[in-house]
Amino acid sequence: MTSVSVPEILQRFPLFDETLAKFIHEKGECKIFHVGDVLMKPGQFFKYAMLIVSGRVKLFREGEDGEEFFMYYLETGDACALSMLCMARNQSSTIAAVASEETSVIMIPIQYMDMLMKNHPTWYHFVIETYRTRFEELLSVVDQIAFKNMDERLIWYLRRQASAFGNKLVLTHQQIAQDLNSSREVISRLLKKMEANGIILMERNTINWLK
Amino acid sequence: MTSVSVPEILQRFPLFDETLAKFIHEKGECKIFHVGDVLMKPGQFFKYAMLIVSGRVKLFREGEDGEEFFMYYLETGDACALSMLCMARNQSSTIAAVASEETSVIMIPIQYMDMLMKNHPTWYHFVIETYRTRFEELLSVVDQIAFKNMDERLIWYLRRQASAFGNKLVLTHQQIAQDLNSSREVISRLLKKMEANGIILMERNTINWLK
DNA sequence: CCCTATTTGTGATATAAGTCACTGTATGTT
DNA sequence: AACATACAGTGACTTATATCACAAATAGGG
Repeated sequence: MTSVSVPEILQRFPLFDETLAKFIHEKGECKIFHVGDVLMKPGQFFKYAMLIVSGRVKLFREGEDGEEFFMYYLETGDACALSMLCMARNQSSTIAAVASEETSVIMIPIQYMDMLMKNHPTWYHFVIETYRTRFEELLSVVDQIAFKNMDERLIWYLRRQASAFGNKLVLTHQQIAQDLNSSREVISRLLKKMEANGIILMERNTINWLK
Repeated sequence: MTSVSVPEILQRFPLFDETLAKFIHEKGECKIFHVGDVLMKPGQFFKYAMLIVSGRVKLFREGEDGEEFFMYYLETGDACALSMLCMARNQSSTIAAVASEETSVIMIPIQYMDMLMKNHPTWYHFVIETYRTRFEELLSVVDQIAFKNMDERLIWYLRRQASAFGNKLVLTHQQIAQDLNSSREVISRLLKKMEANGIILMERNTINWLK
């Protein structure tokens, strides 16, 4: 079981103070996930709070018959809000998390949560900030699906992908359709329009975001 | 400026301890909102954390050109998660809250938040629980609009209304359409099907939820 | 280089939902 | 009773999206 060094913890999580970093260094287990590895899946109980040291994790909701719906990415310095709301709770449908890059994660056993909150103000601020960020992100997701058509949602989606992975997006139309819970043909047609409008440039397996 | 008594605070918010209740009794301002009064609106800054002592508040998202989208109700014992994530933050589009009954609210000035979190474990547990609940509620909302058709969403909506207000729902089709960001005709037609299926019984201005 | 699997393009059609235009039906007011 | 107003019902039509059935293009392995 490797462990992340105190300086690296402080670098990745600037809100933490030294004693907190030391504690996490001591008690946190570091785990590496490879592309496609599952960090969480619906119906699972939490045993750890998860902090992302490096890499990227894709969070998505699963529908009753296997549909998917992309929500957001967690990246360096983020934490999984749900893993912190842990408290067991076994909801039939919850969230799935899959590594979309090689990702290293600090796993802090649940049993320390209350103590951390009580004794480490910087931890508590970090947790609050985590909730706030995720909450706002979720609200944006609601806005998109409640008020926007697929063309606008697609643009929003690609913009977010580009800000995570850069302007050269390695994605098939099929994958995009899956993330938006739409169908490939619809996405293909909308992409063609976007290309005609000079927003993107398509190649096989990749979309170049021009903007 | 009236104030809520310590026993009543303890009764409405069972997670609180006595000293916390006393503090809130001292520093919290009690305010009454009448039906239709606006508690929060998009673009507004927060000066208080809001605790619902009695009544009911409707939270909804507003679209760019005035569309609405119902999210959830806050009722006795709930708190407004957003008012607690306050931290200023002026997002262009945020959430709106309107009293749907006569509602009494304890308003706790922001300046006490950090102290409460640090010194009152029962407050901190309450806040975490508030986040968790709202987060899950939001996830359910996402599920509905991401994966379900209007007929299923309508049923879900009516079920939630019924569990808040009882089985006799005083609602026009127009209001429902607004909450679901749909149109009256669509809702009317779906309701007729539901009535044919024996799920509801319609009268003018009211829908009787049979179940 | 050929073969195959994957990805993408495209027309035809189906379905859900939104819009328009109008009618009918209660309800309350003067 | 006559009227105005809000609410509800309904057919015709439009639009967005989904689905189906292919064809074409591309990449990679043997």
